[in-house]
Amino acid sequence: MIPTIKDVARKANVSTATVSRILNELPGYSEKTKEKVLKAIEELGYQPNAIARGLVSKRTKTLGVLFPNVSSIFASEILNGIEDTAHEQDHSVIVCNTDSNGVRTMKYLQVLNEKRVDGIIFTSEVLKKEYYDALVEMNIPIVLVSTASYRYPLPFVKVDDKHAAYSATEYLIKNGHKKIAMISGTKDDSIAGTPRVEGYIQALKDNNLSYENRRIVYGIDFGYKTGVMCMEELLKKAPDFTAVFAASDEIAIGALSVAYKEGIKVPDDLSIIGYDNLKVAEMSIPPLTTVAQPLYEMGKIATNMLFSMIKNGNTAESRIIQHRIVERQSVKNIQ
Amino acid sequence: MIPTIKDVARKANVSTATVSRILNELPGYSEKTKEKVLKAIEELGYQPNAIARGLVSKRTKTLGVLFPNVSSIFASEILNGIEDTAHEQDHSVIVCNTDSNGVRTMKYLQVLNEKRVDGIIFTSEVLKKEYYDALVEMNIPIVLVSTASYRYPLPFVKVDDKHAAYSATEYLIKNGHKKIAMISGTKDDSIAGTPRVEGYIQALKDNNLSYENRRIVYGIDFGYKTGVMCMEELLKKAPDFTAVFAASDEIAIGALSVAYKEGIKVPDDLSIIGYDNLKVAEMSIPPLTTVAQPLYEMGKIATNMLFSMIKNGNTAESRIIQHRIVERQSVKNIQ
DNA sequence: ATGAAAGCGCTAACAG
DNA sequence: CTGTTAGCGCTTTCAT
Repeated sequence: MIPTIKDVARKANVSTATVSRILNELPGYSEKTKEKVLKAIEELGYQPNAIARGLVSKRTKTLGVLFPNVSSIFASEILNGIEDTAHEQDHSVIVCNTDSNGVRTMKYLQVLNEKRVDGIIFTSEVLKKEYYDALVEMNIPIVLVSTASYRYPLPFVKVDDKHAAYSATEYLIKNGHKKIAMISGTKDDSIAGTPRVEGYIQALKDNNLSYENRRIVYGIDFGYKTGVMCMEELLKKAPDFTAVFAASDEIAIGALSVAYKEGIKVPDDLSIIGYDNLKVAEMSIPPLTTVAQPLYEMGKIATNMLFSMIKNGNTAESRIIQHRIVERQSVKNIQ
Repeated sequence: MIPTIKDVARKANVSTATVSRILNELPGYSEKTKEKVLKAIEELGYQPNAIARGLVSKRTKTLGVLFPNVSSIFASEILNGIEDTAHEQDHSVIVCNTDSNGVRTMKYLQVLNEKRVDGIIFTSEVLKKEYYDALVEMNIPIVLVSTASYRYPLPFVKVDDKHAAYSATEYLIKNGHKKIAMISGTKDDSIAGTPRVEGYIQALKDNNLSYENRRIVYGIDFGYKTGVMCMEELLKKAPDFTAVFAASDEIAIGALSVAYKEGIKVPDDLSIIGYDNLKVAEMSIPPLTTVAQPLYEMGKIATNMLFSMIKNGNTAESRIIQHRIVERQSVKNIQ
């Protein structure tokens, strides 16, 4: 059988309390007994039962993380940052793949509550009222990543999407482009959808370029296929553009493929700028110029915020993370 | 405060035992009391404490999964399959990012043991003796994914790497290629390294093509940069090949980039076949022909195996998963 | 059909 | 410095 603290105590001729003290580095024992106990632990191959510990201490040293899609490159970079930071602090992370499904999300929230995780990181999705209510009910720290809520007071970690889109568009303008199209992702996404479109329009206006409705096209998500379809649509609808701002790298790469197939040379005939700076951005042909969100970093920051909330019981300040343009080879200066 | 089973019992005027029975759908209560109890649960917003449950039942309904690198596209597709299946069966998954680091891996194994997970999935890495020993010590079901061990009797789920490499090479040969180079990943990897090289060599031999040492080059991993470096090396060392078999899609894409930069047209001047069939394979320019490993599927299969082991207490049969060639546009028939 | 009570393995007063 | 003991929230005999 698996040895318990009792077995250790018996073997070392001390009480379980003493073993517990030694295990938790609490004061109250001599070097001598410590050695005795450590020896017993060693010999028995004893490992404390974290479940029992969790029951009494009410701290499970585990975090819950929700993603709409764990297998997206986007999510996995954030996860990497979260996991690394959690591990540094001796915590585990339970991943939840919500599939952007309300029922499934609620189910996960319930499970995380039942498993008494110490904190939750909610990523990349609009926070619905029912999620918020469930979250509040749980009464544990929450941090939002790559999403935010202006209705509910939860701390978030994200870039300023409008600003980042503005920067991307402006970058194109500075490179001499005047006819700039945009491929947006989901149309009514209040986090990654509308703000980026607004940033794009704002940049055009501020530079006295006319904004034309036909130059912007919407997809159903932020994936590669959306990029392909939207690019085709754009080419059909309004082919007179010299640059396109894609709302994600995957969209940009989809657009790139279409351009390639149509014999349009990037960046000679057409410039493309992406959004995210995923690892694939540097792997594309040509390497993609894009506005970078430091995803790994964002995961780290959010997790550290969560830990500070867990420790101090306070709430953390939201963090707007700086984006930056990563210049590669998909944009040409045409002036 | 968070309501406990006691609160429910009190409110419903029954014992905690009865509440427990109802919660667990065990026999022994009338419809009437069931309703009373359900009502109390509802009103209190009671959610059972999985930690307390785990302590007595010795089942935590959580699985541990170890990856050398969670943020790789490769890993995240497997994770997706695992998570989906676990969720179907009402289990959670704790992800561990070992970084291919022995110390870190051992640490995770310890944590998973302390947290009393019900089973473990170990992926993509050679199983060292110390891991195996720790695993055995834990006395819980284990399944290996995308790796295997011939020294230790653990069930695995993987494709036949040698066979898959053979198929890829043969595909090139059938398309008229005679001078075929190979970019391998890690040299001494007994799982994803050597077997693929062997498959490549075997295919050449079986087709009476000479195997030339200079046509095979090794990297330090299976990543994009390795692809870039190895392709450059290959071009320098032995430029007289018409096709290359890359040991991973990322390597293939790295090779593709170099070809592009050097003005070598794929597939007109050079054919490239990859390995894995990651999502990026269809996003590349041109879309990459590759040998597919059904990663999501493998994650699912492994998880189901794990569940069957957990339930029946037996061990499962290892599964060799069929690979297949996915024809896209990076290979040209030149005969 | 239902309840009382004994733990699961651990921590945390409290006493000494 | 060390031990005793009362839980943490639940499941599970064993009675009734």
